[in-house]
Amino acid sequence: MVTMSDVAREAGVSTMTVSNVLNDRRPVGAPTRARVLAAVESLGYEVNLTARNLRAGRTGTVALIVPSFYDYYSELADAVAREVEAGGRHLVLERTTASAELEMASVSRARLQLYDGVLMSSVGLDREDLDRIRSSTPIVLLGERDVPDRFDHVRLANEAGAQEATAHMIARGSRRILALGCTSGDAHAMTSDRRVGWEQAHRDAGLPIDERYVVPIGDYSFEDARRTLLKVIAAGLPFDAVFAATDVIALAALGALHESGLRVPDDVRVSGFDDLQVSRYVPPGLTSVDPGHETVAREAVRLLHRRLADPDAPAEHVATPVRLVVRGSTR
Amino acid sequence: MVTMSDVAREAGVSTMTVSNVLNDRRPVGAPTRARVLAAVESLGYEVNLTARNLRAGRTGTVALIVPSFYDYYSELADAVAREVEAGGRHLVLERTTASAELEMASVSRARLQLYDGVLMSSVGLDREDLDRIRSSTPIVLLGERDVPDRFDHVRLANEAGAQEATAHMIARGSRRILALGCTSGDAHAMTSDRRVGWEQAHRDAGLPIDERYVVPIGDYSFEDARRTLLKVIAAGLPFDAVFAATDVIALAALGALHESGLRVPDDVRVSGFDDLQVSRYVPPGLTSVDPGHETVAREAVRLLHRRLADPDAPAEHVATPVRLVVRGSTR
DNA sequence: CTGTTAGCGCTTTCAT
DNA sequence: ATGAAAGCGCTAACAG
Repeated sequence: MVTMSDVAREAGVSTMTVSNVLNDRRPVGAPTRARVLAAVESLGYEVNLTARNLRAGRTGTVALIVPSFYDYYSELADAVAREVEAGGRHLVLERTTASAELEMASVSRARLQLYDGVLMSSVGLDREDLDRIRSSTPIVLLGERDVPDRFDHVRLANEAGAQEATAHMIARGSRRILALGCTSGDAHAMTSDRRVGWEQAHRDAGLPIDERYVVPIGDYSFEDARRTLLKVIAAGLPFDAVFAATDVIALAALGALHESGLRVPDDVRVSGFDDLQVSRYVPPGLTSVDPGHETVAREAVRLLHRRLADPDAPAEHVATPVRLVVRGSTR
Repeated sequence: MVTMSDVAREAGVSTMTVSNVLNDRRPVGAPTRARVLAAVESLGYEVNLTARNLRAGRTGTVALIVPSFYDYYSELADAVAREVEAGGRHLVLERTTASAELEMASVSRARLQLYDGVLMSSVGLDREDLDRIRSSTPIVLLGERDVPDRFDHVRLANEAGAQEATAHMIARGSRRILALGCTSGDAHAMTSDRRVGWEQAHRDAGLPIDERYVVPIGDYSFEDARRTLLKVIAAGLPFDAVFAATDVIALAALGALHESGLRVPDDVRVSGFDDLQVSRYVPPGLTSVDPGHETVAREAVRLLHRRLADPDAPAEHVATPVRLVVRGSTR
C-alpha cells in the first residue's frame, strides 16, 4: 500500500506538505504543490480513510439501517441518500439480519461508531429493544409510534392514512372491508396504528367494527399475504374491499383475488399503503397511501444534523403527513 | 468517548489485558477477566472499530455498489448479504449517484479502501470507465459482458435467457415480438445482449428480424417504459408480444396495454427479465427470466474470497445460468 | 498469565 | 511556506 510518507519521500517534502496539498488546508508553494501532485499521480496514491477517520474522529458517512432491502425501504433509501448527499456525507445501507432475535443485535453498537450518524428503521423493534440501545453515535429512529422519548424520531401519520384509504372505499360503497395485515391490540406497531385508522373510518361512517375483519399475516411477504387472503376466501367470510397494511400485501391480494375469479374493483376494492412505484402501473392501478419519502427523508436528516450540531438538544418527535392516491383498484 | 485505557485504568490492568479479554485472544485469569468485564459494563465501553481497522488493516466489511437501490438490485443485495454474512463479514450497500457523469466518480477510490472487498454492478459503466479503475481493494464486477480481463467478473447468461423467453412466445404463436428496452448495435451492454437472444430465437424459428421491433427506452424507469410503449401503439406498429429487457419494463408494459384496452395474454403476450417477487403476483402473473440471485451471489462472493486469499490469482470470468418461469402473461 | 513497546496512516499543534 | 513531534485508539510482537 502506498502511504503518504511514500509520496513525501518521492516529492522530497514532509508528510505535512502532502497532507496540506491534498486537503487545501494551508497555502503551499506552486512548485512544491506540483511535485507533490506528480508524486501522487506516479505512485497512484489514495488517502487511507480509516486513518483519516481515526484522526479526525468523524467518517463523513451516515448509515440507514433497515429490516430488509426491499420495497418500501429501497424507495425510502433512495430519498434518504439524496438528502444525506446534499449535506456532504455518504449514505450506506445496512440490513438487520432477519434471523436475529433482537434485530439490533445484528448491528453491533461498535459498528455504529463507524458512522457520524445512524438512521434506523424501528419497525420490528419493540420499546424494550430500543430502551436497551446506548450509543454515543446519534441515532434517529424512523417508524413506529412508541419509542423512548430520548430518541429523535420520525414517523408517518399511519392512522390518518389508513383512515383516509378506508373512508374512501366506504364512500365508494364498500361495507365489509378486510384490514389485511393489520393487527389488533394496542402495541404501537405500524400494523396496529393502521388498524386504528381503519376503525376510525368505520366509526366516522357509523359502521360497526367487526374484529373478524382484522386479519394479521405472518411475515409481510407476498406469499404469506396471498395465502392468508386465499384462506379468508375459502373460509367464506364475505367482504367487498381490502385495506392492506402495505402495498406488498395489496399486490399479493390482487393476485389472490385474480386466482379466485374475483374482479377488482367490481367485486372487491383494494387499497394499499406505501405507494410503491409499481403500484401505479399494475393493472388496474393500485390505490395507495403515499408515505412521502422526500418529507420523511428531509425530516430525518434534519434531525440528525441538528443532533450532530447540538448533542444535548432535547429530542424531537415528528409525524409526517401522508396522502391518498386513488387509482383503478377502487374506482 | 470511553477508550480502552479508561477501562484498563478502572480495572487496574493494562490495555493489552482488556484487549485480550474482549477478543478472547490469549487466556486471561478469571478474576482479572471479571474485573475487566465489570469495568466495560460500568463505563459503557465499546471498541472503536476505526482504530481496530487501522491497526488490523482490514475492516470485516464488504460493499455492494449498485446504480440504484431498487428492484433487481434490492433482490440481488439480499442474496449477497446472506453470502457475505456466511463468510463472517458485513455487507453494506452503496449507491452510485445517478447524476455523476462517470458513475464511478461518485464512489471514490479512497472509499473503496474502507472495505475488504467490493462487489460492483457494472451496468451503466462502459469498458473505458472500468479500465480507469485502479484499486488495491479487490473488486468483483457483476453485470455486463465486456469488462477488462483483469477483473473477476460474474455475469448472467443474458442471451440465453432472452432467447428462451422469446422462443417460448414464438412457440405459443407470437410472430411480432417487440424487444422493449433492448438496444441495437454491438455495445456489450445488458440491453444489447438481451436483444441478441431475441434475434437468435427468431433465427432459430426461421422468422425474419425486423429492426423496427427493437425499441430502446430512456432511463429504465416505469414511466419511461410506459410512455414508450404507448407511443409504439399510437404509431400503429402491429405487435402480438412484448419481450421486455427488465421486469420493470414488463410491468409498465402491462399497465400501458391495460390503458390501451389490450388484453394480456389474449391480444399481447408479455415476458420480462429479472423475475422480481412482485411479478409472480401481478395478475395474470408475469412470465419472466429468473436471474438466479443465489447463484450470482454465491459465485461473486466465492470470487472475492479467492481474490482475498490470493491477490495474484488470474482473474476468473463466470456466466451463471438463468431459467424461464412461465406464468399467465404468456399462456 | 500480564505488561511494555512500537506503530498502523493520518492530521493537529507547535516550531522555524 | 514548510517541517517535527505527538497522538487518535487499538493490537502484534516481544518480554517477563
